[in-house]
Amino acid sequence: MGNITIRILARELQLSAATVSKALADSHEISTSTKKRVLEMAAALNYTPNPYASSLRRKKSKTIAVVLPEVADSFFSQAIDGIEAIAQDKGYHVLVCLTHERALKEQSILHEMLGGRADGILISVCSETTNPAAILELQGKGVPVVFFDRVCEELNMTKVVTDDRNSAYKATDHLMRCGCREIAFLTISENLSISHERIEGYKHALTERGIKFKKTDIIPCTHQADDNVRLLKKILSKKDRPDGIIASVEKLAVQVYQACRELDLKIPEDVKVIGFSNLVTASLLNPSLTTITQPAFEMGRTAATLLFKALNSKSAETSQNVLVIPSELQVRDSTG
Amino acid sequence: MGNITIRILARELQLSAATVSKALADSHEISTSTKKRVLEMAAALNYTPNPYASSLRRKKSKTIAVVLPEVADSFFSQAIDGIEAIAQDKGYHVLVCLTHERALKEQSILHEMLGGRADGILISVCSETTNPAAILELQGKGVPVVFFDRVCEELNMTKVVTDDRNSAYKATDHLMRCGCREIAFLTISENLSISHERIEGYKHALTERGIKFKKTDIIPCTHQADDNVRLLKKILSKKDRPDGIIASVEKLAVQVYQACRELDLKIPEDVKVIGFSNLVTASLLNPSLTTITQPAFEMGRTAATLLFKALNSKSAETSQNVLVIPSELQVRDSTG
DNA sequence: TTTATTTACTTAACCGTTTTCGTAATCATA
DNA sequence: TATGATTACGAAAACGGTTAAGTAAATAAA
Repeated sequence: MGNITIRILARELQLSAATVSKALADSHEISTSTKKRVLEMAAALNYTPNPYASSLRRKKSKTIAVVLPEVADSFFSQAIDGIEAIAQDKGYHVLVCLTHERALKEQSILHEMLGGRADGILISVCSETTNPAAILELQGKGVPVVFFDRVCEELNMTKVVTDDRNSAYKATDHLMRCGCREIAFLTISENLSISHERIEGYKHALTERGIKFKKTDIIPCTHQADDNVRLLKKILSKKDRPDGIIASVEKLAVQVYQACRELDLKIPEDVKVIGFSNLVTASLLNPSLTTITQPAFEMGRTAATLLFKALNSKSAETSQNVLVIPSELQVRDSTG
Repeated sequence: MGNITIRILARELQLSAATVSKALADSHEISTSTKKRVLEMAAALNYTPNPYASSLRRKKSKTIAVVLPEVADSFFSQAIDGIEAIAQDKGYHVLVCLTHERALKEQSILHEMLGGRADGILISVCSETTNPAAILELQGKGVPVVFFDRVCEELNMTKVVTDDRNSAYKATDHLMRCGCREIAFLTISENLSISHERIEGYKHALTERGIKFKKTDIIPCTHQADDNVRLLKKILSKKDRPDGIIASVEKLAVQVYQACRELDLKIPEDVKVIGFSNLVTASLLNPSLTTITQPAFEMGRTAATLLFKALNSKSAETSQNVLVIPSELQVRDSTG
């Protein structure tokens, strides 16, 4: 059975499609009595407008795309919840596009977006180097793009971030106050904005206390959990092993715990650990994990709000807006 | 600047739009030399087809919708990763629609889908009673629907579930082997398929050992974490408090830990805990949490695969397929 | 050589909504 | 009463890609 279209609805009502369309849009051109008739018939026939016909004609899709590495991560999943809350409120749909940390995949997703599939883009870039060309082109075509968390530093565009540098500073400072002198910094990528910022904060805290920064204390990790655990075990087995560890992303903190467990190292006695993390279980871990907790939900909400602001102002709004929402240091037992 | 369309591309190449369209689709009607010219020009002009024009004409959107309660939950986020992996492989997009456990929201999302926004639907129903009418109507209009995890029991449609009943049986049996005699079962909703199944398994294990099932041992919880913690503290403060707890969803297990911590109750000495959970941190909790671990990623993959199978077979495929992927009992310290 | 077939395109209709531009009819104004 | 506004609707042209049907030229078959 063919779906019921606006014309079928119109024929049933002895009206033109134009009138029905306007009635459904509550146009002032249509009499209240006709509007009522139309609404009733639409409900009776269970009419649902074809969104693609509408999108084609109006040149807007009522859809935003969220481009990010993965969803199975507390930060990202909470951010999506925040984004979706705003989008739903505005009557928009959310297309979730995962890059799996692959630059190539990110490229192709962004390129596709040129076709107008989404009216606006929220993006947290992948850990392989992101080519800004596609993003600039989108912006050029009038598709607003808002970054959240992992941004393109070289682009002057709207961004929602947390105070990464200061947070890392606070984390490092906290570890030093707890007596650490050899602090390893775990990272998943050297060319990620959040890595740069966090490493800067880390360096700053070190030098401020007269400890000189050693490049070898920055430990580049992978996206393979078992590889990381192996690497961490190797590092933690050396006799000049670190007495403090900063995990710059959630998964790495978990992997430090696993490595310590396998080596029978005691946290915080043997090594103190702090993680950038939004784990709801942080306080329930053994030992409870000291965290830099990011305002994930709020960052999602804010990024979405800024995107809708850009969508509503005609111009492709290159308003250089960097919004910083602070993270929180939550001291727990893993830093003794 | 207007976007470049297939007609602009055609004009540039001195061809008709039809030829360009066919060339891009690698049609046999077009000579290889022309195809090459078209591809080159398309790349040069950075042409991206308008997906909505295509969807309108072809009556398919290359999009699937995932309808679920939330994403900030290990099970759901891992399932989405599985779904997305398959969808990306098939060149499909994933629309994530959150019901926030509200039946009304679920209804309106499903109703919208009648317009053809998605070619197929994957759904894990919300904890308020789901009205199957909308789902049946979708199926009736030829939009395949596949359930995963939380299904509509009364509908004979394709479903991907885990062995909920047997898992709950194993969990209960395990607690009893550990000496528990008063086992509380925490649930978020009485009218959810997974609740029914899990409660059945729980009952079965009890009666098998000659312990009679008490309705008061089924504890209905809410979606408000603080309410639940308060309730749990009340229950755990009674002198005839349970000596074993089964948390039928992930969040509840975390809340049991919180309540015990606030009451200074020792797990597993004072109360043993087992949770249906996909937390990566389960083994790192204090104490490590015994879990029924669901194959979330695999369930997502499987559900998506079945959906695509239905999409490819013309008929609206009401193949009554119930696929059961077993969960795993992982014994850890919380059941001592 | 004539006819049939294949090749490589083009024309035009179509998908379902929206929107511009009319146009009758009604009402108010001078 | 003639003129201008207003109200309530309709006709038709978009939007951009796809596809059925058609066609001229080249090739094959009779």
